[in-house]
Amino acid sequence: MEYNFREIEQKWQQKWVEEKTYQVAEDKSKPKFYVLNMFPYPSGAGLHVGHPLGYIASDIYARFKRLQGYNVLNPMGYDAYGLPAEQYAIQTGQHPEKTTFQNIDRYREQLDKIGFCFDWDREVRTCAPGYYKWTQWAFQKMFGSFFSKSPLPTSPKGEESHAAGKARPIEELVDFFEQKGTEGLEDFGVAQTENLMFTAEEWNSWDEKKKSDVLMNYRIAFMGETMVNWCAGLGTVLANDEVVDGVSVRGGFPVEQKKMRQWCLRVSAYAQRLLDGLDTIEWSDSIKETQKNWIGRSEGTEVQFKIASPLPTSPKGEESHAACSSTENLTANNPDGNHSPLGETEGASFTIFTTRADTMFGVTFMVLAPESELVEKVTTAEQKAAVEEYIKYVKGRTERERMIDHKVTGVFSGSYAINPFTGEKNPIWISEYVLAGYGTGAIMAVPAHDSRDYAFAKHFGLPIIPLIEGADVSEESYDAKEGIVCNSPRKDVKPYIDFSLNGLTVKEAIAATKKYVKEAGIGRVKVNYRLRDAIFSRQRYWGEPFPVYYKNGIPTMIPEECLPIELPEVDKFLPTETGEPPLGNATVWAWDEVNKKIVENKKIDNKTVFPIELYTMPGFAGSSAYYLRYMDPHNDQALVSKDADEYWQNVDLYVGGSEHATGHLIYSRFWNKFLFDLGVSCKEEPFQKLINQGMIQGRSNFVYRIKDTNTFVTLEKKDQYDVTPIHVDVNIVSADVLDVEAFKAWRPEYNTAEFILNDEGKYVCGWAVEKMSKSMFNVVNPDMIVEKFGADTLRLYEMFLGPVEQSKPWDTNGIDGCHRFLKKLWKFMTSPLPTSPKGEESHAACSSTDNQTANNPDGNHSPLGETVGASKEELKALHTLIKKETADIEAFSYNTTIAAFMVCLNELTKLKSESREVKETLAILLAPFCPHLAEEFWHLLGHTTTVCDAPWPAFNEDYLKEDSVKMMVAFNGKARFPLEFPADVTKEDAEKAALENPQSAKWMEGFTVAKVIVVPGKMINVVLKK
RNA sequence: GCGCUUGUGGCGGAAUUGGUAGACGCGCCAGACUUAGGAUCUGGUAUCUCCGAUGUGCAGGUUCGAGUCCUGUCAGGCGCACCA
Repeated sequence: MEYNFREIEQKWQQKWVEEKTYQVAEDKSKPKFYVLNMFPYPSGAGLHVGHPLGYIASDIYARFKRLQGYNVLNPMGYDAYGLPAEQYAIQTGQHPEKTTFQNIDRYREQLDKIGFCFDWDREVRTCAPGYYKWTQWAFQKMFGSFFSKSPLPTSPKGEESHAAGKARPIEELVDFFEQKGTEGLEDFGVAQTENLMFTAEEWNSWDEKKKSDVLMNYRIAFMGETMVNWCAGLGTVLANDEVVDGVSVRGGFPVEQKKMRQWCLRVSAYAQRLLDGLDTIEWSDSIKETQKNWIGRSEGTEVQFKIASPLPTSPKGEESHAACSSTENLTANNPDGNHSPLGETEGASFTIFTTRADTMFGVTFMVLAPESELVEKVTTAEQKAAVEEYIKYVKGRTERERMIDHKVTGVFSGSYAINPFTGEKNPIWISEYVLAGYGTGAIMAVPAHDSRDYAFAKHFGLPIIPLIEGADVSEESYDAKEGIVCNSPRKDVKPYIDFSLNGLTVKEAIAATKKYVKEAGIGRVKVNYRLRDAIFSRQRYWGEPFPVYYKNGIPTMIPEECLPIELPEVDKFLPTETGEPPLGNATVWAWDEVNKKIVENKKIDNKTVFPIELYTMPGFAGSSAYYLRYMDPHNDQALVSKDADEYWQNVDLYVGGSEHATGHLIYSRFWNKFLFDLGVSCKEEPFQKLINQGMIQGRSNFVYRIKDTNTFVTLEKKDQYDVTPIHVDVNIVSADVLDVEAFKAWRPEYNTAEFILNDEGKYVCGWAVEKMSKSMFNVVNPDMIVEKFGADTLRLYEMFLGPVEQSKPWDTNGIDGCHRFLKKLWKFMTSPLPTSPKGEESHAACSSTDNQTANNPDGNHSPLGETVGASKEELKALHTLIKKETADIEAFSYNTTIAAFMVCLNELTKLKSESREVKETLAILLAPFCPHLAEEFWHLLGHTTTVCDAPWPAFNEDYLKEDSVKMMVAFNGKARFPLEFPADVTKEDAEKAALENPQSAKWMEGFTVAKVIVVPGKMINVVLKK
């Protein structure tokens, strides 16, 4: 009987569908386990061998957990909205839904061939109205919420407040404004875009529009005017993680900074909780570090500096310098001082953020970001032209240019700021090296201890004052945060204030300065985060529409009971002629407030019928809470029912690529924390354990064309010519040798090309390991492997390749080894062959063999030889595997599990094992890796139920116990020869035996024994001395 | 520049708390069976000056003993990158 994988796999895949083997329901009698894969974007290229790697790894774990008695949820779905389908639609006119569904069908077909235990009844598609209803719903909830560290006086009493703050209904904030305006609001740590100030009277006097605008400053989902990444090539804005090296990740179009009105999510409000949560989850250090980096918490100090020069509106520029001296009466301790030179009393100072408060005495200049609103205020008349020219230069530089060359540029504003610690007037410069979006958009420059300030000071000839004992700043700045502070204040200068940091360590000096700044009322301790609010709107068609209409300019939520608001039909997917997003092409896209339905645009009267939002949501919207939806995918009353959420809790094991570290994995954590605050999700972190599967790289092949000719040279000779490498399809190269005719057929433009072959008459290709992608022509399709070797071999091989988390090149060389193993296993499990002519009858034999014993090797063997009890050796081999596999699957060390399986099989084959116990156990142990074959074995052993529900074999230590142990005898740590001992040998006996052994004499000659170290069961090390 | 991570045969990779380095597989070599072999089976396979010595990127250290721990250093991969 041959191992006919095609027949077996087809049979079981069909059976699993028929018997709904993988359907799962809440079952309170069993512990739950939730396994999740990052759902795929169904691209037109289909799956390649890299995709299933993570799916197989999680499938094995899911099956293993099920065998251990868990109720396992292992769902799958599609991240179906996205740019490629839309770009394709623009080019071909095909509706993106059509191509998306085609791609989904293709994916499904490919996935089905690999034998995953997905519960397809729970499939979700982000583009399905029943799904995105809840995306829209969550957005509306965010719109209706604000975030504060502690409850407002207007919040309901007795609520449990999260240490780092939580989302609360916006109505609480409105009540607060009605009573107090913004007075005292800062005490509650309300997350906001800008620090607005208004009174209750002002608030109450404002109209709806104004109130709406003000509330946008606080809402978690809000409309904001922000600098966005505008991608003209795609006609849309992009999130930071969708832009790499100044170009779009999708399509590679240039991206520029532009100020636009966009929907945003106040992710920054959750910065601290996103950071804190990392300590509670089992993710790799590298992903946690990446997220910490992205969140970018930095604890520092905000310090106010007063501006010491007249405003540019002062009549004569010439006088501005003279004015400097007249401001010396403004001291740090005199906030009520006469501000007259500055015209207005407000705005006469500005705030900077620093983490190096200890360096206050080394400030020699100040720098503002070019985009800072302060620039206008501090620019003097005489510097106006220079500043304007500089701003123009900065605006002309793209994000990319700024990223690539960090050249030192800047311009003097003409104004000075008074250092509150030294009283010195520090010139205020404007430079692109200071970012508007971080801190306050203004810094104090300490060139001695900051390399960027140092470069700037050197370039513009500004003074550099070292503040740390022994720091040599003649060549470069001393950035380290360690050492003893000096020059603070300088000994030769009369102190300006009664404050000194000299002699303190940097750490102490920072603390002392913070204390002083607070007490003197010139600043405060501040924590800044790099994490920015997420831009949440896109000017595209193929995304979730916003459930928002514009009531006389006020963004208004469509009532919750009317959701979902379905994506309208359009006749083209491009922006309209007036530059509106594609939804501007829709003719039925207006909200009838009275009848609560979507109506034709022409009915818009701005009385009861209003225009609907034309933006759509970004890709991460639909992927942020999908894991909750899988728990209860058909519920149309709630995102997830309380029951389902409480049963499934959160994902126990999440498997996916590390490329989502700063995108999806931040957004979904944020989204889930918000839903947690709402009480929708009972767990604050969505993904308890995260495994990042490595990338399977492809082996790209190249041919070498001599430049400006139509001649190709083989690899060996390529260095003799000036050649251009050209990628070659992986399918027309075998063992590095190109099929020249196939190449010509593949690339007709080279039909007449000449190929210079090597001495053996072959064309040898060059190769490199690269990411698997269509454009490299190195994509290996899993279907081909399944066709040739079967899904079980593919599964086994992908796991045998190496640790799951490690990237590795795809190489088909080893696949034979895995296939061979399964064939050997087949032979072992199905031998001895049936004595009865018909295979069908063999099953009956199972029950009729009870009378046969282990001591009856001559017994009548039924197909799977279940007549014989297992011998001691067999049980030892088997239980070694049970132990190893159980521990290794838990540790995701699948490659070593497979190795152990191979060892066990070799052992059992040698022992000619025919025991039913052994074979049944092997079938179960095989089930996570090769489910088809395991089912077949299970079935051949006479079982009628699925192997998925078999009990995981219990490991019995007794079978591993040996009567004797082998111990290595070593001299000075060098192993020399092994000795056998009874298992219970004492240290003394072992030592004695080792020293007395004749072999030892050779090694001990000329030495005396200094001591002997006996490691029980392992080794006897004799330490020798001359 | 900062952070994370990885360096072991011809190749992919194994090595609980430090305790026989190279499991398992590929490849290669030899043999068996064959009309045949890209089938199957058996044996071998780190290196060298081969009764011995040397070997886990490199240089030190701790230890009776180091792939494993410590210090420094080099190289590759990934992430962040003017974040004050």
